[in-house]
Amino acid sequence: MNKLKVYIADDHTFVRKGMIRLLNTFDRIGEVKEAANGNELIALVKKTIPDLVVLDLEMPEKNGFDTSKHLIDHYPEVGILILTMHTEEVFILNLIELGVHGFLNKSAEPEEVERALYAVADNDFYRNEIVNHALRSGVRRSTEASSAKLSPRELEILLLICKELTPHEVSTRLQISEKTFFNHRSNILGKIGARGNVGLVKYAYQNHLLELSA
Amino acid sequence: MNKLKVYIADDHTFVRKGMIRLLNTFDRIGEVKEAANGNELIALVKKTIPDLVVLDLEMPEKNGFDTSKHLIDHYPEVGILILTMHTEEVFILNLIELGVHGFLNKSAEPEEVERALYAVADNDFYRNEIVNHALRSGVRRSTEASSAKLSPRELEILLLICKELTPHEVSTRLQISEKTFFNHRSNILGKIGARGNVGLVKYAYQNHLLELSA
DNA sequence: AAAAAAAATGGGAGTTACTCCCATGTAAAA
DNA sequence: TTTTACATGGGAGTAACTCCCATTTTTTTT
Repeated sequence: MNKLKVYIADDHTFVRKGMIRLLNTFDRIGEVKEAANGNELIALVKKTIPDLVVLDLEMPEKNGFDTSKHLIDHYPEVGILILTMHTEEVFILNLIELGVHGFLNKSAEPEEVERALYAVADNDFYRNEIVNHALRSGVRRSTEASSAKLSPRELEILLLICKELTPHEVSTRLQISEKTFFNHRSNILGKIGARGNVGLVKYAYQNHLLELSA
Repeated sequence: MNKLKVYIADDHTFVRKGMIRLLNTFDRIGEVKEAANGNELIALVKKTIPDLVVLDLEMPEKNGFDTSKHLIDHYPEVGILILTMHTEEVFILNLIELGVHGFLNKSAEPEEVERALYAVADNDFYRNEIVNHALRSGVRRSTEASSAKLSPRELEILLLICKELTPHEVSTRLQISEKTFFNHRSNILGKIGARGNVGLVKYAYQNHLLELSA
């Protein structure tokens, strides 16, 4: 019987150490390694491929999303469990599409952590309330009038707005008329259900299009 | 030699458990109790007054700020250490003024945690980089031309803007003319160095006047 | 291949959201 | 007591929008 090799990446020492201590109490968990960010974790994986990785989303250097993408591209056999703080719906949907194997809230009980680890190792996917909630809201999105899936152009414009560019600056940079800019902006506002730039920036933050550190 | 009684409040199980595990390795730390939010912690304190408490800022029910206020009012002899995620300058300055005894980042090393606990127990205050940084930014605020210390009215208006209220709605609610609203808004923009609502919302997020979950 | 839907573009006309500069009373510092 | 910050407001002009409409291209569905 070979035990599971698990790597964890989280920049917060307490979370990391707490998780390691917990993992060591589980029967089927063997070697545990730790990393403070995505790059460190990828370096560990490069040396020896683990059975599972546990990833925080917000990390310096390389965040959980980019790390997941890299792992799925290069090491598809590794099970990925995402550690979340809040339930960032849209981000979670993106991660599910990307192919991660499960989600755990940082306030999860030890039993759930164990269940999640074994589910990913044995069945390839751990479905819990976080996933259900995200999927439910995803259904809502695609049936309701105000769908939140932005087109590439809209995303581009959203990001430029978030950089504090004026309408004139954006339209000049993109070589389109201000009219077109405003049309795009209105469409974005409609899709995300906001009234103006305030709601737009909040959407960007909540969907991790913008980071707190930037 | 009586050991230190420490209570910890944090809604994230991993952080809490990790901290408890760490505290148990320290020589001078005796009994450790835990709570998932401020109210639970206050209930514990009511029963037996501890030497130190370690508080997370973001918690359900009662957050770290309100909990600190309550403890300082009712149990001034208790040492308060705040556990922070990012370095929320404005919030930290408020907490220092309130009278908390120290700050620890969640990614702090075990050695620093031990140092901080003993410093608060022995000298009543633990001064580290987090505090220095907050104080420095506070000095900058009061000497530089573009001061970022908002007046109460300005803060009120900033928050209403962040709730996606229109200028008309804000001025109606506050019973002031739209002119006055715009004057306040301009002053805010000047102080925080922003061009419009985009920068304003970003400022609110970065200074934790707004939370990602909201 | 044909039809439909979504994406990207732009205009006319009107309203709202601002900016810049100025001014006043009041309260708190120096 | 003279500053300095705070909260309030006006006049006049500009930039930032909204609403409704229309065209072309690309992508998806049938």
